[in-house]
Amino acid sequence: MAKTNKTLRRRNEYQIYDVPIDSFFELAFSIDCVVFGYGKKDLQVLLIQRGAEPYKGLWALPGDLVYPDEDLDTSAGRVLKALTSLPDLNFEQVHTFGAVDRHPLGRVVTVAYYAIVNMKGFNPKAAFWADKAKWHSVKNLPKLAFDHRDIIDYSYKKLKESTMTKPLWNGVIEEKFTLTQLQSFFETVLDKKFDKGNFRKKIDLFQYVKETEEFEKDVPYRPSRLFKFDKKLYQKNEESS
Amino acid sequence: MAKTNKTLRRRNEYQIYDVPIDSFFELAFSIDCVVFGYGKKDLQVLLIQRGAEPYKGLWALPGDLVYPDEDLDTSAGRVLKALTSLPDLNFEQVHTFGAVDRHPLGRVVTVAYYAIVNMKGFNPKAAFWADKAKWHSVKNLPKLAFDHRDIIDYSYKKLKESTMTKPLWNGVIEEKFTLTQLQSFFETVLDKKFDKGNFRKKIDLFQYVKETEEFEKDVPYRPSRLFKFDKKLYQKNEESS
DNA sequence: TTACTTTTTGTAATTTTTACAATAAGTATT
DNA sequence: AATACTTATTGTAAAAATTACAAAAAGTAA
Repeated sequence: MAKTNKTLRRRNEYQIYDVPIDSFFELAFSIDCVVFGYGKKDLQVLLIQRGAEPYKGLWALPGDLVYPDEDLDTSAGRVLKALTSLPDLNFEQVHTFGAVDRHPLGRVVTVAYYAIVNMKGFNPKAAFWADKAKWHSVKNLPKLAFDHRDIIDYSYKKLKESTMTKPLWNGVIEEKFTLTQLQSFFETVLDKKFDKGNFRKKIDLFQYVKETEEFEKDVPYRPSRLFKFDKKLYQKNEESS
Repeated sequence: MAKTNKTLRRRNEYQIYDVPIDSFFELAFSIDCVVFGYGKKDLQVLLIQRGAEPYKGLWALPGDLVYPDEDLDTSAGRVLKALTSLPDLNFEQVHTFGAVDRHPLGRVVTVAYYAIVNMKGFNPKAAFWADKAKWHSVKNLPKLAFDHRDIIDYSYKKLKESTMTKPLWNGVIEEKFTLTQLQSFFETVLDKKFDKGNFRKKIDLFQYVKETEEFEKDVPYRPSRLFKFDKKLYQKNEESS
């Protein structure tokens, strides 16, 4: 990014300052996505190995520059869709990272988003970035490019905070699920065991977890009743709060 | 912002796209500050009346473009200091607003911050923006420029969420305070009354609220013991969590 | 029929929250 | 000095929520 030494006296509503001409435009704007993978093991994070400098060879979060004609959230949705091929992913803005020196090649401010997906839904071979993308356990992350470690830490914290209050599991576990499956989701994300009975009492309070008349099949023990997410009821309760 | 029709084939780690040359730099980057004012009445918000188009005459949040050589948080700190003259204000990032059409003159992405101050510490006459800045009750906001109403709503929600878990009152109420004064802070911010006895029990759990050996003076009733914020203990507990 | 596994419901102890009352300690008034 | 008054401070009992643990139910497998 070229620098100029000419300065311009600028003024806004309440102060005057001197800055290099055009220097406000010497910056780029990106989004970075923390995609958490839910599966049988630890919670995972999807990382991409960088093929170019800076930080060549290190692992990094998938991200992209924001197009000039696209909303911030749209940009995150676009990258997530390209990565996961999942159309209706829920994602949420986490934080914006804007330290001057966070990118060695220039001023790049990045907005972090997170999402959580079921790893089973993935077919890495099908994606063009497959040979470069890999899941890593949140408990054992490699050395990361830029400030991406901070971004993950921040996102993981927010994910945990949201898990108790928002139905993040919707769209991640099966559409019709057993309470044991739901409990596993909570246990994996929060990295913590729950008592079976007490967990059910807590879920009872979530009115948007509705029982169905269906049951598990082909299990070598007593089949569990299946439950589902009541989207309408959830949205109604959200509005009134 | 001038547009060009030339396009450039860009490539990043995992996809290729065509964009107008330089168009990633056709954007500006700002911060906006939601300064909440604590006083005897409702919680207030500091707004500035716009003197120029767009939205001339409407009220807006104080904010500024981010300097190219300044961290995001530094930028917020600079604006807040210019506005409030308070050196060590606590402020927190809330959310980033990046809809394409949020600014009628071009693409401006803004990062929102909030802070809370004691209105008594203010001397509006002393500041150069005094004739344009005014406190407004959060319960009765005027018509606002841009998407600033959304920004305030978002910030107010976050302020409420943080009030129970963080000592936001530190630096806002007196350094040595009575528990009744602390309770008033909570009641004003959360817009909700608390039971005197029960509030004390809750505060008892906040180990960083430490009693002193001092008492109120010149009050026409039983003087209350004064308490203070134990910064060291708070920071120690923060680290271990 | 019995053993086994998991689901589902229940229960009693503990802790936390809530509503409300009693006491304490000062000032102001008679 | 005694009394009224105001707020601070402590206490207490009922209600609600959480926790640890157990029992019963409902299926499969031997």
